Amino acid sequence: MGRKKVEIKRIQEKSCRQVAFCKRRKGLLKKAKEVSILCDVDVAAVIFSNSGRLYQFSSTNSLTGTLQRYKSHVEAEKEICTEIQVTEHSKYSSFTTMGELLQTTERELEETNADDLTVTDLVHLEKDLEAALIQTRSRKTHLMLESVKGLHEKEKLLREENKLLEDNISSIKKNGTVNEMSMGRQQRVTLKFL
Amino acid sequence: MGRKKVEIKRIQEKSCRQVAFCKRRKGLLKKAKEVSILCDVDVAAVIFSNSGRLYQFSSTNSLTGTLQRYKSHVEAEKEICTEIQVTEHSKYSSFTTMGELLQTTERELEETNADDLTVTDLVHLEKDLEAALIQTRSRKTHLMLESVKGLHEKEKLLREENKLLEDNISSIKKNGTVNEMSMGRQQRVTLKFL
DNA sequence: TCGACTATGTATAACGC
DNA sequence: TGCGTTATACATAGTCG
Repeated sequence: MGRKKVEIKRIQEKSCRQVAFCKRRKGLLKKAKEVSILCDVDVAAVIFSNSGRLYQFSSTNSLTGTLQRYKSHVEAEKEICTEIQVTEHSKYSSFTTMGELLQTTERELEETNADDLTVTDLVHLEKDLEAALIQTRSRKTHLMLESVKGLHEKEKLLREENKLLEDNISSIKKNGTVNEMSMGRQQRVTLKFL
Repeated sequence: MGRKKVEIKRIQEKSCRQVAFCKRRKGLLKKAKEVSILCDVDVAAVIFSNSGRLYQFSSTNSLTGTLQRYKSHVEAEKEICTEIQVTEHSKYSSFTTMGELLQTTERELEETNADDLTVTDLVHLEKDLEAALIQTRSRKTHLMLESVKGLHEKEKLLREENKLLEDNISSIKKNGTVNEMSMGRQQRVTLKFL
């Protein structure tokens, strides 16, 4: 549907792929919405960009009736959301602990027969998981912010050192001699963060 | 896309609706597949006909486990429930932007007492908010990681430049002259990232 | 990188069996 | 009811700014 017929295979050029993704994603979600309205059916679509962003459409227009179906439907969807979140985060190699945490949780949930869990049990479990999640997330953000802060500091010092070295060279060019005082200062800066 | 422009609203004529569903369903799943291949992203789409049948597409790229699980869950559900449900449209199902969603949410939570929002409304609202939260969080992590990556790159270049400046000074000290070639190199590095 | 444009390929509404 | 055909609306690939 464009100037040229396109073969359906991965677009090699990254920028083209990105543009196509933007357009087609929009188109897909629009179509999903149209079908759901025109034909009065239940449609859900989720798309993950490989930069980790989530796009979705969902028409939940035919729930109700039996409470059971309603519940299981919502739970299924919730499950997806949770797992998606986990998968996204565990993509990044430096946060393997989070993946491990979730693996353990998943195992535990699988070992338990769903029927044996009462609502009360599940409420407790949910609370525990939420607490663990919040803690993990908080720690992650903290570490990342620390990292960024440290890197900014490093950058500042390196620029400072650079400036001094350049001044040094300038003065050498002008005077024809090495300015020892300036060198001394520059070396103190270097030692400070290495 | 046919002989006539169609307004996007429920098709009244049942047979027309059925035909449209058949065609558009096929089209939607095809498009979903195309996006996933062309743009190399993860896509999942599920459609329930209102006669209880399930149609779906899923590209199991890095979400294999999740989608597999989703599939089986939904299929199990399908077996149990073949009943058709009464239509009940969610106020919250089609927000185009998160801002819109949040504004509406705030307004409604402020001006209503709990009695005006049904459980169904709240479940939908919860779902939409969760999706927005996940997206925001994912974006945050992505941006932070990008930032860290950029800073590491900067650091590397600054160190490189520094090294060259130091070499330059060393050679000046040794030879008593400015090494022009070395200066040239150093300046190229500087330009590269400023 | 981003949006707007436009030529062109696709999807599909209506129709006919 | 479902499939094939056709005319038309729509989506979008390539392009320009």
